[in-house]
Amino acid sequence: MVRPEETGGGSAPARGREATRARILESARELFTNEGYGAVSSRMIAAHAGVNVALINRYFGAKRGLLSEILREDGVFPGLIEGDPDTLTRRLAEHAVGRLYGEGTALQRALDHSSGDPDLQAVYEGRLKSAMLDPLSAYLGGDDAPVHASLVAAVLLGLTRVRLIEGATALRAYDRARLTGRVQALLDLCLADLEADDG
Amino acid sequence: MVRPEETGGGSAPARGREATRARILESARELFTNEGYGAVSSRMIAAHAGVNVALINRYFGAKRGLLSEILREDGVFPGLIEGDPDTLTRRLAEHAVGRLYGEGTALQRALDHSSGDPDLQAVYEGRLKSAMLDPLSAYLGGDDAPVHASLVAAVLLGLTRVRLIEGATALRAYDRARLTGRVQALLDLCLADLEADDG
DNA sequence: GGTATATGTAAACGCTGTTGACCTGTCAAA
DNA sequence: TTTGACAGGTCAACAGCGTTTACATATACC
Repeated sequence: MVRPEETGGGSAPARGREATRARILESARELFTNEGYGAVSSRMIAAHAGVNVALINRYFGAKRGLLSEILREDGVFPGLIEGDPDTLTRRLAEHAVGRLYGEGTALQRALDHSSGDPDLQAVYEGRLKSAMLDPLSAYLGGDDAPVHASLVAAVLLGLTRVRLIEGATALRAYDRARLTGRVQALLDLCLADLEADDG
Repeated sequence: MVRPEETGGGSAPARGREATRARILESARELFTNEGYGAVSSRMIAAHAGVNVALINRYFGAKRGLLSEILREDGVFPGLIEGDPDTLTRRLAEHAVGRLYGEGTALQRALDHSSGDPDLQAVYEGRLKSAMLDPLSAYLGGDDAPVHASLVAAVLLGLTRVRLIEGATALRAYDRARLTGRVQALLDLCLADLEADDG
């Protein structure tokens, strides 16, 4: 099976499943990165890729499928969980605070900015558990690990949410190092075993 | 100026600016409560109110205006901030945990469930600061009050977010009283002055 | 060569929020 | 009483969305 996409060196866009799929995916990634998710329509992606609109649904099921595929390839969450357990909360705190300052990949920033979209929420919903809660829970271990992981996720997601909603001006006006310290303290408390008061 | 809306006792829906406005608003509130925001279209609201679609935009500017008006009337956040300062975090924690268990008004629950919608986010964006961050900040007092308020907001919003995204099954499987205690501890830490390590 | 099968295209579907042109009933002034 | 103004309401359309269906075409195999 010789695919034609490697035979033609002409100016016409390559045909063939893989080439077309890749072209759509690349266009979507670029547009999502520059414009956000909700601001980019299926037709815009198709036009940018030089491809018919229907092919998006043919190859990715729906616009949402494009997003899902991109996040699958790039990974929703960077590999913060692996590493020295003693500095886990430090790493998470630094990452979360960094996000407040607009750090992270361009795609991450773009998606943070349009994270209100129901599609995005649905895709995250499918990935957060498998990409964050479960690994974190397994990493922590113990009976209360799922609770600890959920609380950590709550703090991290909440910081993103505050940034989304009010720009986190108050937090960014604070000293960054101290803010990081405070967040880390919160995360440590999320992970603490509080059996003392219950016995 | 005798308005006709109080003269007719017949079966025809009352006309007149105020009556129509109220009917649209009431229909929107009911539908939003039962179906969520995104699932309800302008035409559905108009049909339910027995009114032409165009009147929604005439009286409320846009669909978003309806939501904004409803939230303005009902108040986005209940009066949790007022009261004994010593039990503030307790009240907030109980409220937040209660939300995890599906408590709160029907409208609150419905809007929580469709909080991904960009319209909803925009309206919240306009209200969160004035209805939560600013009062809380003023209530707390002190130089770091804005930071404390933002952190509190982050924890509260994060819990909502976790519930949205994974149903908060892990948190609800935990003992409710202990969960409330943990959340309160987090909130207390948000409000704590951590000047010790800095001098 | 003939034919099945992938690949791409064009046009529509049903829906959305929103708007502009048009009626219509009521009220005030002439 | 006639006229005009105007608020209130209706209708049909607009432009856009994501998605789908029917069709054309190019490729690969027998």
